[in-house]
Amino acid sequence: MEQRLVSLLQSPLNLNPNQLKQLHALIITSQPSIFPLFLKHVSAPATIQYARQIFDEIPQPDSLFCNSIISIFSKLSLHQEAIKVFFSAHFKRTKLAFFSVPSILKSCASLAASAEGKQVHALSLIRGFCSNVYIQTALIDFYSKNGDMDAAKRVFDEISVKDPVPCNCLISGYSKSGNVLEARRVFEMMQLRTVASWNSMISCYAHVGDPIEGLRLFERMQNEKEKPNEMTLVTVLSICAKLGDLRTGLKVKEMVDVHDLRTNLIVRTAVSEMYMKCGAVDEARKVFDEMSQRDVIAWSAMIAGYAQNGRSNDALELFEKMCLENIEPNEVTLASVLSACAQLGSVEVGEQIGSYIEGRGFASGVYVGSALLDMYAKCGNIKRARRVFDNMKHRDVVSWNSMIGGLAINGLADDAIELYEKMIRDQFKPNDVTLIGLLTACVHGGLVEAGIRFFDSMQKEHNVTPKVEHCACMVDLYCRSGRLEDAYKFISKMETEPNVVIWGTLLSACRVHSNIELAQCSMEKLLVLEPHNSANYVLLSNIYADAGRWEEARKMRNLMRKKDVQKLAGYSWIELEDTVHKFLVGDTFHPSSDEIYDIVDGLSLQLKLVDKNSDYDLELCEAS
DNA sequence: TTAGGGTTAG
Repeated sequence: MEQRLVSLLQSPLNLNPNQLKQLHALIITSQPSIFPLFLKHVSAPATIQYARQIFDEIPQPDSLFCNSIISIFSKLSLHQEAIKVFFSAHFKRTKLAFFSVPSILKSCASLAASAEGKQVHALSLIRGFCSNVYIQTALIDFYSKNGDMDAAKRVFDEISVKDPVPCNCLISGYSKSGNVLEARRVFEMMQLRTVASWNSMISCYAHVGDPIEGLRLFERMQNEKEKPNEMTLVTVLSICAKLGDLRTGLKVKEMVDVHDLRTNLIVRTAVSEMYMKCGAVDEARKVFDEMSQRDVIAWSAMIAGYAQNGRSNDALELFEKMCLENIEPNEVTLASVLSACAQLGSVEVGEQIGSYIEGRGFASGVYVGSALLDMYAKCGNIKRARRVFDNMKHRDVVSWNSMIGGLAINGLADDAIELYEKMIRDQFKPNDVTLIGLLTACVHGGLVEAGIRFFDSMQKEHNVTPKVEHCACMVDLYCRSGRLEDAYKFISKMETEPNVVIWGTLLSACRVHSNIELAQCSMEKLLVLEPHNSANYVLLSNIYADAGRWEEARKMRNLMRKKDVQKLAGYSWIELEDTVHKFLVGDTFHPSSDEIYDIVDGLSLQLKLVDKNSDYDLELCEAS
């Protein structure tokens, strides 16, 4: 009987839970001495929970059994379970086994279980395991993932012979904590580098905001005859995407083809992404369409690319296709879809997707929440935007910016300012985008003094350097309230070079406020900056005409002709049930022209009657 | 030990 059982247990068994129980009972009742042999079978991934039950019942399990349970839990990413078993074994006075240490440290690293990991380190020291490179490497990894690079470095310094693996581990730790200098120091010190060393170092530069240095390193890697693998190429492709460097991107794509990595899903996604970010949207789509399999990341990347390139309709179409193929969208997908909806400003589509997202409870995350409230605000539903904002569990600077900007573009200047003040009280640091929203609010509300105050506080109080966009807001602010001289003074004192937006703003304000002198001055600049924009010539010509200075108006028209500037017609268009209707000012070609004008007249009458704020419920603004 | 996708403004 014993012999038969032993030989049975020595062969590979694939037992279902019932058979397992029967065998277990048989062994316990007839041959308890061969129980350890049985444990070997029970601690397999498929039967790990059963092993766990047995483990709980044994007063002092042997360390081999403990080790296999821990390593299986760890491999299955059931880190919490692995840690529980480890400490439970410790309290049952089972001695820590050498081979358990890397697994348990991996679990502690994954969960950022700092205290537990340190205890494992202490136990390893007591058992004298810490002079082993395997365990030292696991410790470096653990401390790195916990963000304690000093501890990681201390362990590293203890290693006598520096194999590539612990070095790579340390590089990747420095890389994740953004310490590119230390990472590079370790990298340069290595006698023998592996592909992983290069990859970690290159991706470090990619993430730390120095992609150019990443490319240089990639070049050096080739000079030193180190063969890149798919991870290298993916990283370098993402650098090219970031830089919008199509030339290098295409070279890397060639390497993908040469190394026959075309079928790798991640590589293909990276190639498609590279095209996308370099503006080659249709090439990206081609790569995407030719992929034999696509995961949610591939779909999301493509949808995001469409949204970022202003091709909202394509983004939404692709999203629909994705749903039809039963790929479950995640937060990343939805954030991009919302951005596409926001660009369209279509209330109908927006409400539909918005309800879908809120219904599934996706609205409280930072990315989706911000994108959702931005979309509602852009579609004019400011109440719903505010509700999303108030219900968000966590907010970051983008959430605040989206809400402040949303209130601003909906004409609710006071609410925008109030929210900004709350943002400051809540200790959030505003950035340049926040100030754009805030200044926009002042422009829409005609709040000149407030705008000046906020502009002055940018650098002084928040250490945000005004960009040309902020200056454009200020110029707009002065201009709209008729303070053209102040606008001009402001422009003269600007630290950045004024651009066409700024001079253009001043020029159009000059028509409204009949200021010929400043108009001429703006035009002088605009003739240099954008000599082919017909709008400027027409504007100045009209300013002269308004003042009865016909001769100069005519000269302007002649200058336009001389420079061969074409006047572009400003068409408006609207899409209704797959048909695009195009209109020119005053045109009467549309078959329903009369009705259309009736409705337009009605609308403008209504707009004049409606008080700008009456539709907004102020109670909702009470910050949560 | 190393790899791909996201929100705001202009």
